[in-house]
Amino acid sequence: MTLSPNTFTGEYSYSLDSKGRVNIPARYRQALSNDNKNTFITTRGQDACVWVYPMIEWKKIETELRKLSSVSGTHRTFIRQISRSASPSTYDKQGRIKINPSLISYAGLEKDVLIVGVVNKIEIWNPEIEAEVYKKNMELDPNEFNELSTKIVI
Amino acid sequence: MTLSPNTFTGEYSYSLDSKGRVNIPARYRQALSNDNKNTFITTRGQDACVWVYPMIEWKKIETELRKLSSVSGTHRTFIRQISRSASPSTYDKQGRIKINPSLISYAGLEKDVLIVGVVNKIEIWNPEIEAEVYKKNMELDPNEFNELSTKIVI
DNA sequence: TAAGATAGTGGGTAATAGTGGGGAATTTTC
DNA sequence: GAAAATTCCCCACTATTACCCACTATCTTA
Repeated sequence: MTLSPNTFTGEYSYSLDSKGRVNIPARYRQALSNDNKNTFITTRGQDACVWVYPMIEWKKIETELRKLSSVSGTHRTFIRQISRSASPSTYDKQGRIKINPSLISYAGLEKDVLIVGVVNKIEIWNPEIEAEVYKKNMELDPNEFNELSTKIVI
Repeated sequence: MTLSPNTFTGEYSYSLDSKGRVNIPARYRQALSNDNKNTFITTRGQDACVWVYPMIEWKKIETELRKLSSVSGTHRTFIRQISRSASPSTYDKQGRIKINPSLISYAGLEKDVLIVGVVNKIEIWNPEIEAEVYKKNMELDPNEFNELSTKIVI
């Protein structure tokens, strides 16, 4: 059962093969709306991971990019960083997309990868790095977390 | 007899089978409104238990998460932690949903489980753990309940 | 209280999903 | 223009999942 279109939740342990391919979980592919034409955009995450956007979600970001003059310098840098390394990838009959060598090294990916659905996009992690990042973040902002929880989780 | 739709009360002792399935009590299934399409979302509880939301209740959370910006590191971590453990499950002809292995280990579930209706969602507990948590909470916060009485009348 | 209906539990099987690798087509390089 | 390298598409194997059927216990009703 799929929830809203182009929305991804849950996590999976998959593998990156010798040709630089990873499977996109079947559930995520089923959640894709048709206008995505089976295509994702891979790019650098803000954390040490690969971000994978459905094509039409990415297009929204491009639209944001065009409005750049009105937003802050931080936002410009943010969007530029993820935009410059973005490249499209259509999945094959087995449901796999190709990850660029440069993204693989940026995210430190090895054979075992962790795939995490973060609502509007998908993240691909080296599981060890993710665990470290998680630990560090929890130490930094425990209060902000609690605050967000009380507002959002029902 | 059902009260309000998507509202769950009462507790049940059920079992988790070797395939990771638990039955959702018939009364709870009957309380589900049709737009849930027989689907629940399982996720990590704030306590050591599994939270089970009717699909439409979860969508409210999802909508809130979409409003958070990926520019903020804390927000990213928050979204990731909520989203990663959430996965939809439509119940089968026998009324059972599937619980992920990671959730089973998080909540320490074994064969006998305690199912508790907590108004807008359902909790699945290892009965022993629930008893401990209950005991500890009563010892720690005897006044907490008094405070609540100023907020809610029963 | 007996009989039918409903609810919960267990397990088998067909279908689907994930992984690895071969070979044709295309692009790049010398 | 030919050889090398890369990319893309397809096939095959294996593991997992989801669906279905059957049995037992409990509840309901006559």
